[in-house]
Amino acid sequence: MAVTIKDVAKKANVSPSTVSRVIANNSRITEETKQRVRDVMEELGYYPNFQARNLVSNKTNTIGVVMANSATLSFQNPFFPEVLRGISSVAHDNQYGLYLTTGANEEEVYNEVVSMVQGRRVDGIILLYSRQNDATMNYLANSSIPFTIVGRPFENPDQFTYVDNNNVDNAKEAVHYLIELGHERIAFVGGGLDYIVSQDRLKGYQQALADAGIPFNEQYFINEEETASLSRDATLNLMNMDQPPTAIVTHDDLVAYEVIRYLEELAISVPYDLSIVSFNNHKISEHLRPPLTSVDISIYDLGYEANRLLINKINDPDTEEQHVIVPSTLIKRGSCRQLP
Amino acid sequence: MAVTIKDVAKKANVSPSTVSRVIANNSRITEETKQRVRDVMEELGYYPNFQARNLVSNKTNTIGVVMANSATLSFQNPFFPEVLRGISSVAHDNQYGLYLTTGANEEEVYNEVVSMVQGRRVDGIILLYSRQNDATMNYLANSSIPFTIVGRPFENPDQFTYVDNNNVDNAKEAVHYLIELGHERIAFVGGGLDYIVSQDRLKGYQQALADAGIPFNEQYFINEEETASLSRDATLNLMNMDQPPTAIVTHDDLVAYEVIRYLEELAISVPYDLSIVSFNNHKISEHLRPPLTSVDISIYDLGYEANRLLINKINDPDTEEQHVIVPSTLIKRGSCRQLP
DNA sequence: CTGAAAGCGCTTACAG
DNA sequence: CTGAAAGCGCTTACAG
Repeated sequence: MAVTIKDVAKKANVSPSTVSRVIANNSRITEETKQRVRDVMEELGYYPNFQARNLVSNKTNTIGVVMANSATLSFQNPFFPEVLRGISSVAHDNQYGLYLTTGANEEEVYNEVVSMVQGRRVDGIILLYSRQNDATMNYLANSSIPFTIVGRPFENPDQFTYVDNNNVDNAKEAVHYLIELGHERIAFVGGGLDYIVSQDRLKGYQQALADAGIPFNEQYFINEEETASLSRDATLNLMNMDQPPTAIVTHDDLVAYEVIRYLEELAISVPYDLSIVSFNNHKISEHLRPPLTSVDISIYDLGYEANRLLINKINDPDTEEQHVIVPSTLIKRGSCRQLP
Repeated sequence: MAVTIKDVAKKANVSPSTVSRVIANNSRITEETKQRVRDVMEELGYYPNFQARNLVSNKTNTIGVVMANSATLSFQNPFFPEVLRGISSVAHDNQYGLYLTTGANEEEVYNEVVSMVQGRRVDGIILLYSRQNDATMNYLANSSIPFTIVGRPFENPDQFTYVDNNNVDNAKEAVHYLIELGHERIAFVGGGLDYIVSQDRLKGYQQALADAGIPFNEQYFINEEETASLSRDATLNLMNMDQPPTAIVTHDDLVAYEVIRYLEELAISVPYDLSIVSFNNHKISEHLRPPLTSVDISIYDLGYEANRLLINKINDPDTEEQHVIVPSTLIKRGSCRQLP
């Protein structure tokens, strides 16, 4: 059996209560006693049993991290490790552990979240996505567990603590940039419209067009679902139009490079024949051909801030809901061209 | 307060013991009683408290996943999410949760692992790397907790349960392929030599050269540490040699594309002036220019098998140590050229 | 400043 | 087939 508090107590000639207080570094214990107990803990190789401690303190020092689902988006994309790195850093500094959902679809994730909340497995939750009519999020909103969202909630934002980019402005800036370069026929390949981030970017796209007096052409708008193979057909259809676009905005660098590849099959070259602006600025994108013009959304910071806000909330449940907007930057590289 | 087993017991007119047995689906309880208790559980929204259950059963149903460290390798690379996806799938099927280390360096990770093992936070551990003289691994080897390694252990492989590719053969095949294409001056840009995977690939590289009667030229061998900026200097030095290589083997697709980028600065074009074979076959590599010839190491399967073996070991601690070699495939694309 | 006691929410021999 | 009791390893009022 493992060394328990009792073993330490016996050997140090104190009561278990005292050992417990030494662990908690309670100020009412003499430095002398503390030292003696600590020596014994060291000698016996004592480590506190988390299960026991958690049970009585009703605290787990664990953060639950909820991904959309392991089968698709979250895992195919460098977004996930990078946001996790930000979360991880704050967790470690505050002595929290990380517990991940493993569900492969929406329903599995929902069940896991309910069970980890009700079963007191975690002290708080970070939801790595924001989606419309999401059962998991509705459950969390009605529970009393602290949670933060990476992404703007669909409604009642004042009632949630969340971290987000300004996706409307980001998309607007990207499209403005293309318009400045002389483009008017600008297509938009966005993610699934149940995600708020996709809705926001679509809105920014439309606003930028409106600002420039360019009518919104529905045929230029492609709502990419999570299937990986759609962008090929989408690309081909787009370029086969009577008035094909001269520029495309894509919602992720990986998608952009796929599109570029399909364009190549049509002998359309980026940036000479067509310009591309993307989102997420993956690390490798600066090294690839063409180097991608992409909006850097500070993924690490999204994770970092989400966990910082969450731990604040755990420590002080009465704190009001906070929103942090993480800055974004349009990184201009070689995938866009000024039209003559 | 949350609903406990006592609340359910009272309402269902049974003892807490009975409720506990219903949860465990103990066969000694009448179907009738079970149904009644279950109805009450549903009605009250009962969920078992994991902390309490874990404490008494000395089981957590949680797997600890240990990364090299969050600051470098593990997180910059698509390897991590993909191996996690494999782990996750098995975890979910077996009702296990996933607990991640958050340490940013070797020492932090070591302390976390000791604390999560001694503190009974996990039932078993997956070590996502294999390194020479690794304190964490030595600790695990001397503890009694079940663990599996992704990667071949440095010594006494029979005493460990692990999953690996045949990295010696993989490298040999990659180099053979280049030799077949007529290359003789073949450079090797490998990862840090404390990692067993790097050692194995170096060995395969050397064997392939030896098989073909090509002497090993130490200047063609670059041992890339984890700093991201090395490959630039490495590339430049390599190409400034009197006899620059005509082909390069790199240990990861991302590194390959960085190298390609630096070659471009020297007006050296792949595959026309220089051929490249890489490892890991990232999803996007088939779409990029040049499409990369790369060894697919079945990352998902590495994670899947590692967790499968681990859970076997947890369920049956006396099972003997097992080794699974996951198949690899050299995917030939456009980054290599036959020499005249 | 320290200890004895109660209790966190479960499980599991032991009785009956 | 079901219950009363003990106990998992801690923490924390309550005494002294």
